[in-house]
Amino acid sequence: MTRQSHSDNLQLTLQQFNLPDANISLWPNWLTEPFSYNLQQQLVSQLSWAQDSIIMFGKPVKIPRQQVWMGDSHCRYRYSGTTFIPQPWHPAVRQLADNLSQFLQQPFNCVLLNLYADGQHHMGWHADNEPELGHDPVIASVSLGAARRFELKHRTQPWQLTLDLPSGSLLLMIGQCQRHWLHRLPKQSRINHCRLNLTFRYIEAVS
DNA sequence: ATGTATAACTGCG
DNA sequence: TCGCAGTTATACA
Repeated sequence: MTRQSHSDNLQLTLQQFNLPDANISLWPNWLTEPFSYNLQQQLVSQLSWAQDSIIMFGKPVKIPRQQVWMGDSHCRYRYSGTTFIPQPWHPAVRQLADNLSQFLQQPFNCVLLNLYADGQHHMGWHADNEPELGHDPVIASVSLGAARRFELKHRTQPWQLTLDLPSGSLLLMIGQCQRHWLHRLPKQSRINHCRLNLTFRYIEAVS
């Protein structure tokens, strides 16, 4: 088993944040540290990481992180004018997706993997609101490696929430989170090792 | 058609 | 070190 359970004599704790228009859950120790470390090493070395460019205010800009888009073959993913075709499942990632689906009773058939080499790598304010994800998508985010700060802010109200995402943690965003809130992974200059994040999603196959 | 938002950067305080 | 303003042309509602 990859997940911690009572038999491991370690608590599987859950923190819940019932925000207006959003529901956030955090399991800080969803994976054991040895498992997280091994998985990170494996994925960093075995996947074809790319630092893609997006069109931002009319100009191509390299994103400040490396990415892999992975999942079932119908899961095309579009943002900023580019369509990404999924890479086939890596066995360890598929296993993780299956475990998550069972744990959360929720299907996942694709995942965006982001690799942040150090604290200079980051992601700006955004929502996971691509049309292919549906109206109120369930986003499950697994973190491996360096603990990073994660911030949420409401789109129209002065409400904000800051979380710490340690290695092996699972973050779940459900409800109207993507419609009414933005989130980001800010720069943290003092962090000098890498974090790998996997955000699992579900994209319906259309006829 | 027309309006709106933009997963990024830099330069300034 | 951090937050804010400006950027700019494309996409899509």
